[in-house]
Amino acid sequence: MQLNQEQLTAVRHVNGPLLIFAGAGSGKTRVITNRIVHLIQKEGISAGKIVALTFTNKSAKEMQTRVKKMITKPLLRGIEISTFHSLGLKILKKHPEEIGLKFPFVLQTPYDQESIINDLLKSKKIDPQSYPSKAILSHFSRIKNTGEEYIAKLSVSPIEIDLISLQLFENYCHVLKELNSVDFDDLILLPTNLLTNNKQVRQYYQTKFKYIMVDEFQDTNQSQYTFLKLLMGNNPNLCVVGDDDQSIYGFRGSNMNLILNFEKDFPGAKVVHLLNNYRSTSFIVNAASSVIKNNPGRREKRLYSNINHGDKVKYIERENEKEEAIYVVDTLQAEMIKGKKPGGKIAILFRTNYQSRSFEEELRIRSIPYKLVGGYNFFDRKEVRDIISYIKIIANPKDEVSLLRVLNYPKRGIGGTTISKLIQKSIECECSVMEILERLCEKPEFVDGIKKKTVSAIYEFLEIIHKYKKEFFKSHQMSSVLNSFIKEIGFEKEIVSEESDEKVIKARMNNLSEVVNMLSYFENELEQENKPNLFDFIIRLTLLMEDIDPKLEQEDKKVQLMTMHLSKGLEFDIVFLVGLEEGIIPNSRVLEEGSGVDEERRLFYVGMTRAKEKLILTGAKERKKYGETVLSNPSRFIEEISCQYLDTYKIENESSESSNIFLNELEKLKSA
DNA sequence: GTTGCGTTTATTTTT
DNA sequence: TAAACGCAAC
Repeated sequence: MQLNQEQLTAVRHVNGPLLIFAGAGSGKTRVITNRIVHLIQKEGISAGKIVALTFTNKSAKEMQTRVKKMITKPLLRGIEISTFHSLGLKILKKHPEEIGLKFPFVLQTPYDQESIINDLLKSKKIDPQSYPSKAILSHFSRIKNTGEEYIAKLSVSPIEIDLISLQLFENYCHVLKELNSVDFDDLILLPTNLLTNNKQVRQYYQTKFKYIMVDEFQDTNQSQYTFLKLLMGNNPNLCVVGDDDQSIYGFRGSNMNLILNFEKDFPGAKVVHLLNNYRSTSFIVNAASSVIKNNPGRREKRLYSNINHGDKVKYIERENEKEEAIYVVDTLQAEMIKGKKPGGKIAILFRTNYQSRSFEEELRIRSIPYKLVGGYNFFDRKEVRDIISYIKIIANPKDEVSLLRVLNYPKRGIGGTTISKLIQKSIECECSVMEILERLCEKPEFVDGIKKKTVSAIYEFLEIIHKYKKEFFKSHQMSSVLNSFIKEIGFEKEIVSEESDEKVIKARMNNLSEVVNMLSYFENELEQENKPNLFDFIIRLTLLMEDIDPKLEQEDKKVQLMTMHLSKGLEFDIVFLVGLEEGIIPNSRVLEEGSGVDEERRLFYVGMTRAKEKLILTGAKERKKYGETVLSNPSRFIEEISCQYLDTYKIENESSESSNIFLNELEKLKSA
């Protein structure tokens, strides 16, 4: 496929700021990758001067593979195609001392963050009921993502929880530093501070990167923007690609105004509009446009499609969520059998994760393979977090959170009373719990009131940690060391005692092997370049934990289930948008905020524009909530769809027609 | 220290 | 509805 006129203009633009408004399905990634190739091949710019930033590891990887297909490897030497966070990490790794870190520092997961907060709450005797750690954490995140502005706002209208957060914030930062660790937001914030305060480092990066590109620019938050500007310095070759209509991460601090005000911020910026949608039928594009045009303050764009109009968008209403699921699965099953659609080209998209359940059940009843993307991922499983905790302790004995997690898992008789004594002692002595354990083994009377039996349990625990620490550093095959560690520490016995179902035991043990596989994959990948080590593996794991399943590409037979948020950037032949009711989308909790509806409308728009051929919208008249049946009304967004592109099937006016067509079809196929 | 039972509470989206 | 939590008995 050739590039169109606008795409070519964007690709060929070399110097000076460039703003690309890229509507849904308009070939945005193609433009970026082609522009990279153009800069290198036609303009002779060295790849080492180019940096392309994305928000997810997945899209970074996608961009890398696409560029690699177009250009030979030597020409790509030194190019930086990564996420904001990975680039931040790279910078931190290069200059740890400048910001008060020692080299192998630790990246805290959200789980770790939460337990740090909980510990703080406990030590300050603050009731965790009225100040949930999650809420506090999201405030911390906002502080780090927006900088002083937030604190200034606070002093004007302080809410109670904000004050508590602010008090705890300093403590929290202190704990992170104690543990020689950083959190996710620090990966942007600390490099930004470094570049601001250190002229030498700043000049280094400003000379290194001359051509900067940012994908999904509408998702950028203030701190990322500051970071970008520091990387650029006076060099104006910044190219940003985005679509204000697809800005759906406001709750995470992303600021749509950054793209809307780009021209003001960079006077003389070249602006390109990509409006030709190559993905969806014209009915789908027009239906989506008729919804999004209701948003105030957006940049007016007329997206169009030259693809045949195809079927109208359907809206189907059912009695309850069970009936809704039956309809959806009936229909998609018919498409799979009759239309020979592979499951991977069909998606069910919902607003909130818990909505997946009714669909999963219905799919499972009929043994249709499906893939639930995101939600509860691999790293949320207990055994996986346990083994990772062990790896972390071995790498970093100061990692309190991980240590306490597994000190008595598998159970070895070190209970709550002992643990609180140990923590108490570590606070008294101002040293880590691990040190207390060490000293306790040398001198059992070091901590009073601990039984002999407990001490010997701790001794055995330490022995095994020491032994494997040595092995990991000595060995050239860490994965096999990890394997014997899993055997020796007694995971299997513990899991067997917890589960009665043979299959579940196997599955959980398999998850552990999966971590071993990851380590072995990691070792093989790195072997030629650097000697692999545990620290880098942990950082890799932590980054991976925050990403959706990287194996997604291989799941081409499975029906895809995910939230509308996660669907951004993807496309499917057939899309079901489900649970379209007031209160779900727009979400009732969001409605209380001022501009909440607009973001919900954009989310709905993102969902609609994922569909290439068929778009089916469904809703239920009542559904169970907390085990109680609640009535609901159709989402206001349904009405906003221009009726020339929409067919509505409400329960009253269709009783036999549409559902029976599919059912009959199914019966025929089954008997045949 | 562990187990088991009854009570409570949660569902917005995630790099 | 189902998981998570807290308390009391073993």
